[in-house]
Parts: sequence; structure tokens; C-alpha cells
Amino acid sequence: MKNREIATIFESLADILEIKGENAFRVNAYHRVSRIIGDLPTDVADLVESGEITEIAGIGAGTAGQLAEYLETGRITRYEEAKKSIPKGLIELLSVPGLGPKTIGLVWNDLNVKSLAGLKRALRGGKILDLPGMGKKKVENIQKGISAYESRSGRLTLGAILPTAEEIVEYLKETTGVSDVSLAGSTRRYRETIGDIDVLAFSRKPAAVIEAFTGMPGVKEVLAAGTTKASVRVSGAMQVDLRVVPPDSAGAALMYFTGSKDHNVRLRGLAQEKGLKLNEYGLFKGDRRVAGKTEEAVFRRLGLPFIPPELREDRGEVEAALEGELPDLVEREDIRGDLHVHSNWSDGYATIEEVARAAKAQGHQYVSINDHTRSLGIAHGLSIERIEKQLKEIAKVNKKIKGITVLSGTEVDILSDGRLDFPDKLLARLDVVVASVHSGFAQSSDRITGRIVSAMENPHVDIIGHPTGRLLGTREPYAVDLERVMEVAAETGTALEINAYYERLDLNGVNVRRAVELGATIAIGTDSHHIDQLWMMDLGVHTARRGWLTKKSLLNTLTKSALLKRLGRK
DNA sequence: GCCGTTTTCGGCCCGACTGTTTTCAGTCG
Repeated sequence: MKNREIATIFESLADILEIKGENAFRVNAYHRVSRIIGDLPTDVADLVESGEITEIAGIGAGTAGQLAEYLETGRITRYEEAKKSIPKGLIELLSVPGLGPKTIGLVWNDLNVKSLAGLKRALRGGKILDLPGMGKKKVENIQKGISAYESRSGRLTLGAILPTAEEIVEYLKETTGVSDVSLAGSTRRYRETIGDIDVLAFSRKPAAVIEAFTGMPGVKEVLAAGTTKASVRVSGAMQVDLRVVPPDSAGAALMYFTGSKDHNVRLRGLAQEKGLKLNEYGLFKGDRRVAGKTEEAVFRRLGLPFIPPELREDRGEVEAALEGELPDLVEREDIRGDLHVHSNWSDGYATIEEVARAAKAQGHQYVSINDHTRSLGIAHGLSIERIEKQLKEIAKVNKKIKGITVLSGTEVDILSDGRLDFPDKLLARLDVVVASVHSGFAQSSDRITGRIVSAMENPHVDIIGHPTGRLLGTREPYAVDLERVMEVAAETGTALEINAYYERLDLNGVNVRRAVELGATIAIGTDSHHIDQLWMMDLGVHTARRGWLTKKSLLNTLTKSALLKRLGRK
């Protein structure tokens, strides 16, 4: 599947055209094309071949032609020509905070700057000060931007920053004159990675809030501070943006600040069609505000039901809302158990009894123990003898602790030749069999897909664990043909996992949605190795919601007896 | 470049902050 590589090409093309000062709307159109193709769960080649590609809003005849050219020849003439017209090193400069296409174009044309190194030389030489519109402060800002760019860690995982984000919210709530504080941006949409933390405060005394915010403990640098918004950098190079609006505008501001940007553009377009104007202060007809206090009111006035934040990615949610076809999303309260937890019998830290008590505290009715199997020596994988002992221990814990059931399970290794690490006879006796790939990551797509498919064809395998194997920011997915896996999952009645561990979130939302479209069922497991990780069920549920998941497609919403019946039926 | 029960041409979301400007351009989200 070439979706990612094609998306990258259109992104570069947009960047090049932007630096060259092309029409901003055309640049935007290319950015949009890049995002759409990067998000596609299906192979773009199939859509081009069938001609369906132009049915997607934002992709027209021009793009379709370029896609066809790429699939046929491996190149896009428009891109090749654009690439030749500009030094390669300039594109990187767009990632320097504070440096935009206009400035880059200026230093390129007037000072012959061709790269980051060239820009640094120009800064040292002082020549840059002679450029029009360039002053001492601007030069300083560019220098700061370069340092920030060179030291930045990129996007961080949602699970890693949520605790910090929630601390900041709690801190600001204590400020006098603040009626409420909310997280916004990609954090509120529960994107798996976060570029910066967006915080929204409601107050009629913004100055006091800005002051409290910029003076917060942990603030390393104040990037900007105005009368209603401010940006700071906290430890770990993480940027936090605060916006303060009056309580009357809370709903409109939440919408504006939650995004996504593309979703907002759609809503504003919709407002425009109705002769209205939408901004962060409200929905306006002329100078009169017709909605703004709550998100529900703004949506209603636009003729829409409430769209949950997880759906606000411009992936068809506005259209679905207009048609009255938004899904009834699964909620945390619908979850009755965790279907993938490790104990200290393999590489976890808690005893089975501790897991049971902690899972009960999470409100679960059942929790499944899925330790590793013998071939995974590094994780103390269980031998057949040890899992026999573990089954006895689980029975003992179930007798001892009331109000929760510990299900017996395993995370059985899918060996590099496709066999499973435990014999069928043993698997048949376990309640919840998760099968996962932990080796042979570099295998060809055919081989690795074949392994997973043969695991799904085993009647005792209930769930495929972390189906793509990706680790956010550190490991790319293996070359699995997900579409095929989803189809076989549907055929065989094998569930696909949302591994809710914060560095995995695998499947992600886009893939969950596609899997369910193809008829597959989903199971959420936290893959906890410590009882302090069981909370990540929240991340799993929000990921499910990002995948438009309803209650009926999720195993974890079944009662214990319904679950066991369902798993036994395969 | 995309799009159209107001349009196949002429639109395309909107505002805050900063710095270099005497009224605005660039950047960002």
C-alpha cells in the first residue's frame, strides 16, 4: 500500500508551492489531499482504479490524474518539476517555529539561503538585518526558533502528556475569576500523539489568568503573552497554549479550540452557507450572537446534532451529522472488562490477586490474564507446566475475591513460521486466547500476513493482539496487509484488538472504523504490566470512539456469560 | 486545486499576537 508515500509527496509539493508563493488556496488543497490520502484505510490504488477516488471531497480530476500517473510510472511530473525549482534544504525550514513561507522565500531570493546551515550563516553574518521588514527582534525570534527546532522531541504520546495536562487544568482552576478550565485541541480529541497542549479558560478577567499561567511552576520560557492568549514552553520542550474567553462564549470557544482545523473549516463553511459567521466568540448573524454559550447550542443552530470531539477530524462526521447518521458511540460506562492484562507470572509486576482487586476498582466485572508464552524467553513466557499451575492460581483467586471474575487466558506467540506457541488442546481450555506477533517484524507482507491469517483460522484464537505492531514514535508497523487481516477476522469471527497501552493504541481509530465496516469485531485490552496501567482502558475507549465504534461491535461490552458464550462459539 | 438547488468562474474560515510598521504583513492555530 503506497498511501503514506503518496501523502508525503503531496505534502512536499504543497510545501514547495507555499515557499514559491503560489496561491494559498491551491497550497491548502494539496495539504488537504495529503491528509486525506494519508488517512485512507484502504489502498489508494484500488480507489484510483475503480474511479471512486474523485468521489472523496477534496480530491478532484487534477489529483486523480496525478495519482494515476504515480501508480503507473512511480513519479508525478508536477512534483518532479517543483522539486527542481527550489533548493531541497528550504523545505525543512518550514518546520522552524516562527519561520513561514514568506520569510523563507525572502532569504532565499535576497540572500541565496538554501538550507538551515545557510540560514545560520546569514544570521551570523548580520546581513539578514538589511532585509525589508526585518528587525532585531525578528532575528532573535528566528534564532530562538532554530534552537527550539533543533532540540524538539517531536510529537509526544497522549498517554505520556495527559497527567501534565490535567495538572495544568487543576492549577488554573484555582485562579480567581476563573469559572472553568478545559483541555482542548488534539488532547480533547484523544489523538494518539500530541504536538502541544491546548488549554481553555473561561473568565471575565483574562489578565489575571494569563499572569497565573505564565507564572506557573515548571514554565521554562514565555513564548507569547497577550491580553487573551499566551504560549509557554514547559520542561521537555512541550509547548502549552492558553486561551481565555468570557463564559458566554464557552461553547464556541471550545469548538474553535478543540478543532481539528479541517473540521472547523467545514463548520465555518456551513455557517457561511446559512448567512452566519462562526468564530471563537459565538455564531453570529450580522452583529447579533445567535449561539455560543454551549457547544450543543452552536451545533443546533447550524442544524447539527452534537458531534463528539473524537469524531472532529473532517472524516465525514459533518456529512453524517447532516444526514442524522452519526454513530451512537461506545462509552467508558459500557465497558465490563479488560481483555489483555499481564501478571508477574510473565513480565508483569502484579500478582493475579492484585490485578483482580485493581480491575474491580476500575469498575470491571471481569479481567483476563494473558501472559506471554514459552518462546518469548525475554518476557518469562509461560511453559505448559507453568500455565497449568497458573490456572489453579486463577481458580483460587476467583474463590477468594467476590464481585469480579478472573478469566484464564494467554497472549500466545504467533511463531515466525505461523504456528502457535501452545498446542490446540491447551488453548481450548482457556477463556480468552489473544494471539500476537512478537518476532520476524522484518518479514515480507505476504509472510507476516500469512502468519496472522493462519492464527485467525485456528478455532481457539479469540483476538489478534496489537495487529500492526507499531510503537508510537519508535517502531513502524510491520508490513501486514491489514485489509486482508480485517476480512479474515470478519470471516472467522476473530476479534481485532485495540491495544490501549499508550505507546501502541493499535489498531488506531481509522483502522478500527475500516475493520468494523468489513464486519470485524473489536476487543480492547490495556496490555497492562502494572496495576497503575489499567486506567489506559480510557485511552482504548477513546480510540474506539475515534473509530466510530458502537457498543455492539465491542466484545468488552458483553456480560461475562455472553462473552464466554460468544468466544466459545467460534 | 476544488467546488457548485444562488455559481463551470470566483470564491475558498477567522482572529490573536508580534514586530515593524504609521496601517500592515507574517505566522500560528
